[in-house]
Amino acid sequence: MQAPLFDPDKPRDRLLAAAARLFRRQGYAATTVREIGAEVGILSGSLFHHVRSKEEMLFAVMERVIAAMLADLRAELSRAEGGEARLRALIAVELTYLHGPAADATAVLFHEWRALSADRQAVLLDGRGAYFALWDQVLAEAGGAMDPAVLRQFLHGALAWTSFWYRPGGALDLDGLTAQALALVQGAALPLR
Amino acid sequence: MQAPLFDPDKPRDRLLAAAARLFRRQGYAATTVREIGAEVGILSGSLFHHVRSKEEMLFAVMERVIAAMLADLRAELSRAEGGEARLRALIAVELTYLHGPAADATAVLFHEWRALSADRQAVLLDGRGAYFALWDQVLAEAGGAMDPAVLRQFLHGALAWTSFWYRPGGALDLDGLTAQALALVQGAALPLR
Amino acid sequence: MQAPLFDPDKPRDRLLAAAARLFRRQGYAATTVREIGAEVGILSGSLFHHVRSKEEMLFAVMERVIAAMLADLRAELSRAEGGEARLRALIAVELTYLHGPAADATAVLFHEWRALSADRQAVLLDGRGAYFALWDQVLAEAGGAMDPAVLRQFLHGALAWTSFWYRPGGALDLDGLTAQALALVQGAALPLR
Amino acid sequence: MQAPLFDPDKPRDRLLAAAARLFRRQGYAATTVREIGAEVGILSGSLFHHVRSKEEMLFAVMERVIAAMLADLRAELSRAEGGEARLRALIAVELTYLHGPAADATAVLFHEWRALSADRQAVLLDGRGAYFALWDQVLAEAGGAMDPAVLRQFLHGALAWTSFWYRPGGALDLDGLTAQALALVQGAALPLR
DNA sequence: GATGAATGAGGGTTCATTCAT
DNA sequence: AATGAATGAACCCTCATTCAT
Repeated sequence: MQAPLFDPDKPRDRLLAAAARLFRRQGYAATTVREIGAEVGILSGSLFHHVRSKEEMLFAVMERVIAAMLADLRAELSRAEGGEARLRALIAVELTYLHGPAADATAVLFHEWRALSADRQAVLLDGRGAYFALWDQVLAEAGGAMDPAVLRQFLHGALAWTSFWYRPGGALDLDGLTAQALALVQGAALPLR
Repeated sequence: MQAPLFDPDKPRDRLLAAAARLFRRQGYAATTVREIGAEVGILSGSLFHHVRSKEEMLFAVMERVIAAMLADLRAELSRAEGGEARLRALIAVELTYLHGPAADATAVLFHEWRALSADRQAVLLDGRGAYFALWDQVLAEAGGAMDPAVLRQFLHGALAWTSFWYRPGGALDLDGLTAQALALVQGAALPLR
Repeated sequence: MQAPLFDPDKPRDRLLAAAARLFRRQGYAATTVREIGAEVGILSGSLFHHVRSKEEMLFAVMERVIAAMLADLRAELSRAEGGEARLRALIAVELTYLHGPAADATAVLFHEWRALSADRQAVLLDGRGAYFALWDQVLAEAGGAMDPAVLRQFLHGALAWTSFWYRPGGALDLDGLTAQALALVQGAALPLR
Repeated sequence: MQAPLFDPDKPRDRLLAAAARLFRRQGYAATTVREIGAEVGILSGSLFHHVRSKEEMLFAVMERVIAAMLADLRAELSRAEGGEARLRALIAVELTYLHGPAADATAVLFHEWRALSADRQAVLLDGRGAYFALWDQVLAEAGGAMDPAVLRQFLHGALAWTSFWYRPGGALDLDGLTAQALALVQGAALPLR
C-alpha cells in the first residue's frame, strides 16, 4: 500500500477513519452518528460540516478502499513476473487490505455492502468490477481445471472470512497466511507446478 | 435434513420463518417488527404474544439452525464411510443448509451473528462449538499438510460466501457445487488420493 | 355550515383541530409536533399513528376547509334569489368560515398556503379553483363597472384580512360585518340598485 | 419615495435587502442564515459581524419600511389638496411601497409580523400607529357613512393582499390599480362626489 | 471583515414495546 | 390471539450562533 487510506491531518479523513472503525465493530445500522462524533471528539451536529449524511460516510469509506485496492493490485501485478507471482499478488493485496492499516475500511466494504443504497452501490460497481476483472484474468491465465468464476468466489469468500477470525500478531503472520491461501488454490484447481 | 426447520402449522414457527426471510433479505437491524407482522398478516403489536422481543426471534432462528445442522451432520457422518465420504458430508450438509429450505435461517446465522447480544451469543456457542468440533475432527483425520484450524476457516468462509453469489436452479446444481468445494480442499491441503 | 369540520369523537380529527389552532396562532413553521401532541394530550411520537407527517396535517386541514367551503357556498347560492342575495351569500360564507367554528382552519388555508409543498398545493388547486369560479360568476352577474377579477381580489383580500383584526362578540356582529362588506362592493364597482 | 430603503454601498444594507428578499419569497421561518449569506456572497458566520441575530434583520427591515412609509405619507399628504387627492395619496403610497423598489420589505412587514417577538413588535407599534392615525384622519375627513375604522381595515386588507396577485408590468399599471382601489372606497362608504 | 469548524438545542420521525379493549 | 393507540427513547439531521484564526 503506497499511502494510508485516511490522512490523520485532515479532519474529514479522521472522521471517515473513525466511522470505518465503528461500522466494522458494530455494523453500519447499529452505529449512531453520536458515537462517531464521540470517537473523534466532536458533537454529532458537527459531523455534518464534513459530510452530508451518515450514508455518505459509508460511501466515502468504500470508495476509498475500492480505488486504493484497484491501484495497488495493478501496481503489484505489473511488478509480478510469472503465474505464481501474480497469483500471490492477488492474495497478498487482499489480505494486506483486510488486515493492514486499511482493515476497518476493507471489512466495511466487504460486509456492509447491503447497507448502502442501491443508487450508491451502482456508482461503486465500476471500480469493483475492474478489480474483479483483474482477478478473473489472473485466475484464467493460471489455467486450472476449476471454473475460474467459481474459484474466484471460493477464494474471495475464504479470504473475506479471515476478517472474522484471523488476527495479525499471532503465530501466523500475514506472509504465512498468504502462503496458506496460495497453497489452497494451487493444490486445488490449478495445475500442479 | 430430516424435518423442516419451521412448522407451517404453528403460528410461532410461521413468525420465525418470516423473520428469517426478512433478516436475510434486509439485515436484522434494517428489518422492523411491523414488516415481520405484515409478512405473516398480523399487526406488530400482536407479534409479542408469540415472542418476547425482536431479538428473541433472531435468537430462536439461530438456535434452530444450529441444533438442526449439528444433528444432521452427526447423522450424515455416522452414515459416511471413509475419509472422502466424511469430507463430502461436511460440505454437503453446509451447502444444503445454505441453499435448501433452511437457506434463510442459515444465512442469518452466518451473517447476522454480530447483531445478537453477547449474552445470547454465549448461549449458542456450545452448539456451534460442537458442530465445528466435528469439522476439526474430520479434517484432522484427513491428515493433510495444512493446519486443520486454518483449513476449516478457509473452507467455512468459502462456503458461507456462496450465499452471496450461488443460486440453485442454474447450470451448477448443489451436487456440482459440493464437488467443486471438495476438489478445492482435496487438491490443496489434503494428501492426494 | 352543515357539519363541524372536525369530529371531536375521532382522534385524528381532534389532532387536526389542534394542529389548525396552533398553526393559526404561531404559524406552521413555528409550531412543533411536540406542541401539537401536548395540545391533544399525547406524545409527539404518537402523532404519527394518525398522520404520516407534519405537512400531512397542514394538507388535511386545508383539504377539509376547501371542500366544506365549496359545498356550503354551492348550497347557499342555490338558495339565494337575486343578485344581491347571491352577493351576500358569497360574503357571508367567507366570513362565517373566517370567524365561526372553522376559523382556525380557514385562517390556516388563507395564510399558510406557502408552507405547503408545491406538489400538495397542486392537489388542492382544483377545489380552490372551483370555489373562486363561483365568485367570478356571481360578481360577473352583478355587472359592475370594475373588472370582476380585480374586484374579486380586492374583496377576497379585505375579507381575508379580517382574521387579523375582527373578533366576533364585540359591538359588530357577523351579520353587521357582512353588511359592511356588502356595502363596500355595492357602492363601488357594482351598479347602484 | 425619496430615497431607496437600502443603500447598495453599505454592506449591512445589502444584507438587509437580501434578507427582505428571501423572507418575502420563502417566509421568515423557512429562510436560513446560510441562504442569506449566500445571497450576498459571504458565509453564514460572517453575517453576525453586521447583525446581532436573524431576528434583528427582520426587525431592521420592518423598522426601515415603517419609518419610510410614514415619512412619505406625511410628505404626500402635505402636498395633496382636497379630500380625493388625500385619499389617493393614502392608496398610492401603500401601493408604491407594495410594488415598487421597497416591495420585499413591505411584504415582509405586512405578512411576517407574527414572526417578530412580542418585545420587538411593541417597539414598532409607535411608528405603525402614527401611520394608521394618518389613515384614520384622512378617512374621517372624507366623512363617509361607513365606520372609518372598519373601512380602514377593509382597504388595508384589500391593498395588502395585492402582494399575492398583482404584478406590475402587466396590463394594469400601478396608477390604474390605484384608481381601481380609489373607486372601491369612493363608491362604497364615502359620499358620492 | 471574513472564515469555517464547532456548538448545542431542538427539529421531525422511527420504532420496539406495552396494554386496555 | 389480535387490535391499535400510546409510549418514550433514540434516531439522523438542521440551524442560529460563537469564536479562534
